[in-house]
Amino acid sequence: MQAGHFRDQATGAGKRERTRAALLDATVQLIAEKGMEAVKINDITTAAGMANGTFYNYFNDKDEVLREAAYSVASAVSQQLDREMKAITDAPTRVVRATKNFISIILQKPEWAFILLENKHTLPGLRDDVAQYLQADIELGVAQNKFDVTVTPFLLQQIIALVGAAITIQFEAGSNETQTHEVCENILRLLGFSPTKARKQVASAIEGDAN
Amino acid sequence: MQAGHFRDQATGAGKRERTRAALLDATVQLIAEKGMEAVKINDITTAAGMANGTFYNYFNDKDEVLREAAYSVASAVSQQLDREMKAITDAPTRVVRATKNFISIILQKPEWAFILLENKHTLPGLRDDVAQYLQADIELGVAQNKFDVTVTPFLLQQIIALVGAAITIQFEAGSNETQTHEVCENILRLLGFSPTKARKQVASAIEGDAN
Amino acid sequence: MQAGHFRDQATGAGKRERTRAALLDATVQLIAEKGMEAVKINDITTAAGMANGTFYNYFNDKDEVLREAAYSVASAVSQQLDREMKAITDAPTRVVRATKNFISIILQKPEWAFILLENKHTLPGLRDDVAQYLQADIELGVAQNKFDVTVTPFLLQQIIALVGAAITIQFEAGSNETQTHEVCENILRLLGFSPTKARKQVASAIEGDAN
Amino acid sequence: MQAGHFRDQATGAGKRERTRAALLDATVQLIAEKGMEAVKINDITTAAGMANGTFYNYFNDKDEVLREAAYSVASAVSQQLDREMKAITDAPTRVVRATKNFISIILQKPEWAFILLENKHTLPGLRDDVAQYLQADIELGVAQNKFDVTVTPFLLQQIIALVGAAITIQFEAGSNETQTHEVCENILRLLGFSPTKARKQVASAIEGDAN
DNA sequence: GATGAATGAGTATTCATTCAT
DNA sequence: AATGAATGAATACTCATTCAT
Repeated sequence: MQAGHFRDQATGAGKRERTRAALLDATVQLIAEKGMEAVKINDITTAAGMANGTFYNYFNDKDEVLREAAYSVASAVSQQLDREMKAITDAPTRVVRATKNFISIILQKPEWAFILLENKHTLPGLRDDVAQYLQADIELGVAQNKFDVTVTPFLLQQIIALVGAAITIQFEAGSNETQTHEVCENILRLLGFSPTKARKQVASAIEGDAN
Repeated sequence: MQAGHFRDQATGAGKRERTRAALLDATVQLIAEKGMEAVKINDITTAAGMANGTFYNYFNDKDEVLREAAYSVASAVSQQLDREMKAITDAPTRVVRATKNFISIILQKPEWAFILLENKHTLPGLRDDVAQYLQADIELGVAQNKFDVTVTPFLLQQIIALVGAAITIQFEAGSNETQTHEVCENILRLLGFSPTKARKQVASAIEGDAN
Repeated sequence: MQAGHFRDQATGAGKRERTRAALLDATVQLIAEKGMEAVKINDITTAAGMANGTFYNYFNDKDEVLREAAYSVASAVSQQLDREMKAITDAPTRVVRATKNFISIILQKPEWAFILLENKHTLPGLRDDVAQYLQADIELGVAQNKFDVTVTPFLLQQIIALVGAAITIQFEAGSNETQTHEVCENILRLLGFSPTKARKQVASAIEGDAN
Repeated sequence: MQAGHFRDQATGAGKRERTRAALLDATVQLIAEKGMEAVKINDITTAAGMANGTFYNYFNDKDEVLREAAYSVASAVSQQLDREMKAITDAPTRVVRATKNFISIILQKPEWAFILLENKHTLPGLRDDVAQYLQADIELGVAQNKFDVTVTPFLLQQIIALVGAAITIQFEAGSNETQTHEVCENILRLLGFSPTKARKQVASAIEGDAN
């Protein structure tokens, strides 16, 4: 029986919740190690230290764990991001900080990165959550006269694609602060900033960040 | 026995070539319908109108067809794109036209779209081909003093991500000329164009296009 | 569900052991009927009265059962032989008795005979076990000044070949006590006995045997 | 198209014979390389330089080639042995020389060794041929008052087993003249010779041999 | 006779899921 | 609730054999 994010969350909860959390942790871990389609029920239960039959007392089928694992990760990321963004009001700063924090959160938990990347297409919930979040910030920036764009779902997806590509590359080639700054600049360019202004904005936005 | 791109190419060739082409066509079709990992050898041979064993007279194993199917599609797209880009010398125009043509070629053959999207990560050849192509055009633009960027692999992947996202969306929601124009503008913004100049450049580049 | 040597051994053991034993019994039986290479997993499970997939809860692959079946038989024979040879100290008597008992054990379980004969070349363990056993007895005889030979691996294999041929013939044409006596005499001749002494020695050695 | 024993034999014969011989040669070669059960029709025709369908113009099925290949080898060995034994009249000398020559012929064509050893059990013809040959020599020796045995099929098989074991060992561990002498001595011991006489007899029999 | 494309029955192996204990 | 043995449908791959050209 190993430690794990969800299991830690469930400490103190009933036994049922703890067992369930252990299965989810095992699932997340295995997805990170071998990819979604290579995860077997037996691997999950073995990793969680129980008999294979036990699995079906907690999930109806394999799809269900996979979906819940992905959802849990997404919502954990989302909560952490919320916490770190509360006090910021300037839209460009919000966009830059959110991007930087998002990338950093994900790269610190490689097993989360994998799930999120694998599910970009599959998991509509995640994509939409992120999009809503982003949409609010961009609309704010438009209202503040900082961004020269029309806010469309298409635009949001374009920006998400930039972030996704950056994560993929850093996930494969290792974390890289310069690249993180570049995505931020690129996003600002997409939003209408000139190269020079984008660079300055990124610099100042990051200056004020503890991370 | 159905028609199909590769089978058409092989008309007149020997029987061996024709059968092989039929298997490839069936494979491409099935990938488009159900995704790579859901393709079964039996499906392929059934779709191609032959016995299951015949498959193995032409391919060593499942991986081999999948790889060849992806490769064939990529190279068909690449050839068509080359043909259409020959005479253009202005870098921004090249970038816009290539983007537009690429999207249009792929959306005309939805079964190709799927393969290309599924293999973005898997098929290193394709991604690198596209990247090289793009790199040449961007370096040209830098030399022509049109783009304000440093050319890095990271930048290329960012641009490819924009195009990939656009294709994905149009593949799901239907072809959309406005969105195609927007990707082009976004790419130019990334390359240092102001919103206004980007819009004008796209308009003029596309004006001269027959498609 | 049939009786069988290993299943009998496993009576009273856990269910897991009993199922495993049933699979081994079925395997041994099938090898005897059709030879090693003709044994199919489906035959084994059907003969053992279970579903095909059950096999893989107990063995990793076909090779593993075949190897274990052969090994189990060899070790069963070996144990039985040990039990029957304990008290004998005179080397020529040991050689004669061991030969006779070995042949008799094997011919009483025809399914064992087949496995042992088929694996003479494949199963190095068995051949070496028998050889070591034999070597000890022959060296004893040399020390007792009863045998006129130099003990070499080659000599041991020659003697084993005599026993193997005798078993093969009796396996095909039926058990035959005269032939068993003849092999024993032949072995003694190989070890330097004259025809007359060999005959007497065999007669006296066998006289004292209960079997 | 390669050279090969049977193909050489068939030089000058009709085309049909030559093609057939080429297939047999290929078969023998492949058996030697990978064992009987691993030989595939496609391998045979490829090795013989023809299309797979051609095979069935010459043989009814796979078993037929395998059988004929084994038979051809056996009869080639037999012919060569006959040639070398003609002039010898003393029975013990015949036995020793035949054994030595047999072993030497087989070890010189490793591909033949393999076939002969693999078919010891399967190919009744071969075993019986050798047995008849041997029987004649031993009966001669009994008539010459040189051997102290009763001639039975069982005895013949015992002797053949000794030779077979010697070939197997030398095939695996390399040709070894001492071991060849030892088999000969062992055979003479079986036939009633004392250790000393056996040794002398072998020495004198081999002295007169060109090989 | 020669060819080689096509065939399809046969087999090992995997794994989600069920269910009696 | 937990267990873990049993299940069997699903699937890739092999290869002797056939037969139209």
